[in-house]
Amino acid sequence: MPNKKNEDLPGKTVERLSQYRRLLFNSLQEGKTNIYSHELARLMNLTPVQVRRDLMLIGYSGSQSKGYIIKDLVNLIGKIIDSDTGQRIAIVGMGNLGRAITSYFLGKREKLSIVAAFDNDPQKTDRIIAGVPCHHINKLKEIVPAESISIAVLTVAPEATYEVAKQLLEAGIKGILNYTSVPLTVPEGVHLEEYDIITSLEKLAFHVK
Amino acid sequence: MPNKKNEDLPGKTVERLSQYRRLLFNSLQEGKTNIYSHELARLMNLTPVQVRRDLMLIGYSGSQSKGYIIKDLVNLIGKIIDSDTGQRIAIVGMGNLGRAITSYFLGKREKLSIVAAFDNDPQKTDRIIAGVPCHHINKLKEIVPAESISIAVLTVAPEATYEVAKQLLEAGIKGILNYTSVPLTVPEGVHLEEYDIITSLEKLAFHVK
DNA sequence: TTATTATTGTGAAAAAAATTACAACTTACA
DNA sequence: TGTAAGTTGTAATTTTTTTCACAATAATAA
Ligand SMILES: NC(=O)c1ccc[n+]([C@@H]2O[C@H](COP(=O)([O-])OP(=O)(O)OC[C@H]3O[C@@H](n4cnc5c(N)ncnc54)[C@H](O)[C@@H]3O)[C@@H](O)[C@H]2O)c1
Ligand SMILES: NC(=O)c1ccc[n+]([C@@H]2O[C@H](COP(=O)([O-])OP(=O)(O)OC[C@H]3O[C@@H](n4cnc5c(N)ncnc54)[C@H](O)[C@@H]3O)[C@@H](O)[C@H]2O)c1
Repeated sequence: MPNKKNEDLPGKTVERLSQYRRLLFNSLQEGKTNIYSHELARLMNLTPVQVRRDLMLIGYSGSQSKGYIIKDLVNLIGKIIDSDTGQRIAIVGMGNLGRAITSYFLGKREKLSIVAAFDNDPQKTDRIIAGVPCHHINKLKEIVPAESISIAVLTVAPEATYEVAKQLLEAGIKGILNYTSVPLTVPEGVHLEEYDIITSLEKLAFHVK
Repeated sequence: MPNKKNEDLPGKTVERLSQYRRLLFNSLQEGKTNIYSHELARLMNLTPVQVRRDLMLIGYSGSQSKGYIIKDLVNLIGKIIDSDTGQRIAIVGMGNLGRAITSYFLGKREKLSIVAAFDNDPQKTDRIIAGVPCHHINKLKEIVPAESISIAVLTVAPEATYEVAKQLLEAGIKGILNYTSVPLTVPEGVHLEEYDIITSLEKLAFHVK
């Protein structure tokens, strides 16, 4: 098997693969079938060499005349970053942000699906919101394993973060994407990703200054 | 003047400074006055050396006995990443995401303020939403210079992205934080930051797999 | 046929970022 | 007093990421 080990792909490359695929989808829909490294680079705001290097790392080869075949490349990226069986996601905290994320994400990825939401507000529970069934938070430990949910997006009120994260870990969650701006630590084997718009804005403001 | 040149701070350090400050605020509110590098490191999920290294780069010194004085450190970080005069921000596209961001951000930072929003839906314009006046998009070119807005957060519908970005650039914007997942390119001198939750989720999914 | 141009793939170098190793200091207390 | 424990600051090293430089190949046109 001539495939590269995917585990040792540089972290940055993994991030970019996701973005390549998004842009390649667009190009496909515009009717393009092939793309050159410099075209993809321009869309991504990076250099053609970096594109070629990333594709080299995943073992994909293009041709000097036609560049890369978009469909093949999309498929290969899928093989690498998607799991075969697909992964199931829960939104925890169905407020403004939770709803915005859910309706944005809906149906965008074949192998990733938001299958449940949780909240503690009775107004929001036991009904379908933004296309996803919203359960009471006290059913979390039951539903997460039952629905084979491996990833949680955390968008609860800040003061609930710690308690809810604890429950998620006890329920056997494998990855948490934390938007609450309350710092978390997770045990070995669980993956954590955090994002705060204020960090992005302050970084931007620093450079604009 | 013994101050370090701020321009040559590593990009990653700038990002972390913003996060340090957020966590230090929390600690202050809990009544702490001093903090050790290993405590801050734990909150940030990184190593104590890296914390010390970052603080070294901004020229801050602690003491072996008490660690760092939180108040002083917060002030120094402010001196470095905030602009003296403050910077003014517009939200462009007051939908789910625009509102979520606006209400989250409100009043969180002294030197960064969201002073205007824009939309093209008459239901949303000429009134105050989430504490911010929302104008019709066709007033953008007039209001951006009049209000000295230097940074825009782009949360319009995807199909409007390109046109709206063009108007922002013509209005003299200096930084764009783009959430639309439609790729943008900006001229020299304008700063661009992009974020897509799907990239975060796919990265997480890859590691969880 | 033979230059010319445009492209990919990749080794090697450079740059950026993180980690290691440890000197220097401070406090506590035996 | 002396020593053990705990801390900061930083030089040196290692690791990761990006960029440079160029060989190899294909298409095109003189
Ligand atoms: N990282 C970012 O860039 C960013 C941006 C906006 C908001 N936020 C944060 O995201 C979170 C959500 O923001 P929002 O604007 O949607 O707020 P929101 O108040 O609209 O939503 C919070 C939701 O959490 C629910 N909740 C509260 N306690 C709960 C509990 N114990 N168990 C289950 N659900 C519970 C509430 O019922 C509500 O539906 C907040 O913590 C906010 O600070 C982060
Ligand atoms: N990056 C991410 O993680 C992420 C997450 C969620 C949504 N999104 C994207 O962010 C954007 C907003 O998402 P949303 O859920 O708030 O959608 P939404 O439909 O609720 O909001 C879009 C807003 O843009 C306004 N708009 C449309 N055309 C406009 C124009 N020409 N000028 C001014 N305003 C205009 C609409 O009136 C609406 O208020 C979308 O592009 C969506 O794809 C990105």
